[in-house]
Amino acid sequence: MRMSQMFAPTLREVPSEADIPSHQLMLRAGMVRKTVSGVYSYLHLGCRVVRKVEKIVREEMDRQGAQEVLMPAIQSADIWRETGRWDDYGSEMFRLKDRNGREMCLGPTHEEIITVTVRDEIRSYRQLPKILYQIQTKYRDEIRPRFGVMRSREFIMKDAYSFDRDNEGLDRSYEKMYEAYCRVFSRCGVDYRVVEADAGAIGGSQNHEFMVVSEVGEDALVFCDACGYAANVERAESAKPAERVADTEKVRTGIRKISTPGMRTIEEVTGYLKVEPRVLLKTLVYVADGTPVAAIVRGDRDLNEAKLKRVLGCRELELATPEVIERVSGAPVGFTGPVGLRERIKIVADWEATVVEDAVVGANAVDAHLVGAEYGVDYTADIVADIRNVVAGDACPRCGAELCGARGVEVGHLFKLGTKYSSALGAKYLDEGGVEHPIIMGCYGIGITRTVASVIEEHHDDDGIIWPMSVAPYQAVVMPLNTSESAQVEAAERIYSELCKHGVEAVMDDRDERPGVKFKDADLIGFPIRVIVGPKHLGDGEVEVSMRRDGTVELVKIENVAVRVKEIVDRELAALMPE
RNA sequence: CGAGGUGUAGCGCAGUUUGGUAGCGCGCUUGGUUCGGGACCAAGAGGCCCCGGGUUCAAAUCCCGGCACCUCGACCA
Repeated sequence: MRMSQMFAPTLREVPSEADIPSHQLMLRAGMVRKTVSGVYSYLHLGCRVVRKVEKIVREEMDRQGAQEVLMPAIQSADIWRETGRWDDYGSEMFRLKDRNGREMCLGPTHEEIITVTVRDEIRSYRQLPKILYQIQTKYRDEIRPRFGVMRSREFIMKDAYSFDRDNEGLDRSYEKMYEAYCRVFSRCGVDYRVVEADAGAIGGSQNHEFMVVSEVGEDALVFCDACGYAANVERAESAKPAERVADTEKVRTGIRKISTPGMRTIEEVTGYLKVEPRVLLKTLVYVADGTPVAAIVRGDRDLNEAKLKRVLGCRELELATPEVIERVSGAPVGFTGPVGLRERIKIVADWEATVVEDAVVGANAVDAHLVGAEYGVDYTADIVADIRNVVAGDACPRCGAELCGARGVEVGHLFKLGTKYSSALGAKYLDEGGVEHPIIMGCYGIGITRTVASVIEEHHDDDGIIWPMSVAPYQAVVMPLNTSESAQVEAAERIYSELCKHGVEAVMDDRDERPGVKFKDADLIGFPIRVIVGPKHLGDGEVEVSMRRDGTVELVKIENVAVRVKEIVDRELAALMPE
């Protein structure tokens, strides 16, 4: 490819809409252009990188015996109604109608359609197991698209689905995908971690997320360096607090009501009473499937709605409106507490909250709190469970060591679905004894375009992108510094054609531009290897082979360049290959 | 959906307060000089000032109503 012909409009200035490095660089390097909010066109370079990542994913899926298919992006509402997700998915689904008024959607995911496809064809245990995958454009009408292709409304995803006759088979399929994912992300050159995650709306039991560690990540993670425990904070368990030792010597001050005029927030109350937030108990009123419940966590903690939802086993969970709070507590927002609620509602307490001595709680009365509240004496809970968010610094739930935190970008997710979809859609098989069973499923996603952004996020500097060899749009660029010097042009042309012959993916920067422009563009686009043909060494029959990553330069005889560059390419690719 | 912000040349922005010929830098075109880190000189092209109404002799500017985009929050395989 010749730079003079390439459709890669680079930008000198940073477009104002981008505020993370990967987004800025993808725009500046001419990889993508936005069409509408959250929807991007991939220009030549962006498309090359996407194809590289897809190729790696295909190789690793195929290596595990998965088979590629391609399902439609447009799906009928009918199958989504069968699993109940036509309603559950809500406004995040792009919905449309055909000319006959039939309801359709642009697929946000493909569990329904793959399950229906398999259900219609698979009858016998002899046809199992199967792992099918596709690389497809997905559509999700995100509330707030952001960070360029990191969170977009149209994006490319690899999704795989496994079909097994039993849980042992599912475990094997899951293992295969787990290994494939490790290999995929290693080959892409990203620093990834595998964490335990929340299953969310997709359902299912065990699941893992593959996260690329990054400060721009939208998920908070915790890790234990001592035992290897790693989890998304949505999911991370808190360590069970030490049992409270009954201190018989201690004289209880007893519970008493105090005036706290206008003090509603944790900061106001703790500031007014000169106490630590940790002795204050926050009582939050939620509405779970239409029924109000109270949830209690320590004042310095955040409630984890996913955990609360799981504990309650409810479908819908949202914070109660001020009217509901007033009705159940008898006081305005800010003074709710577990002692003396007006209405008898279910109380869920975080297990850590129940060991707080002499707690401060809302008095369920205007401008008043209670101090000296004791669990088991003054109030009790219907459920005591882990319902708070874990934070860095907490004790590891497995080994007790201190957890550390990081942020991550979710690039892959593995789910054990079980029979959720096969049961709903009637995907069954007959075993040896002629007995019918639902097929056991798993599903496995990789955000292709998000992975591209993550690679850039991890591999860039002030000048531009520093591609790992495996996903670089081109492996090398040949730069004659002055195109009016025929000797430079001739040498560069010879090198370029030899590189192509040796199978190196090369670009010839044949533009009549000043050297500075070529250097800047090469840095920005991030070709891993630059072959610089300039006046300094051409007289000796040599050119510079320079690495984008560290700027190292080696002088190479013109006739040896292709072989040398090919060596470097192969070496770098091998270094990224697992085993 | 809540709060805030921004829409002016391909990109980045000024001009809006106080209504009166639409500007700057980069990029683009042509010619010339230059050629190891985004050159210089000269001459050019390029605008529905987001859209629709209104006020006014006159609107990028004031008023009303939309739309789009961005940020924060709520939300979320």
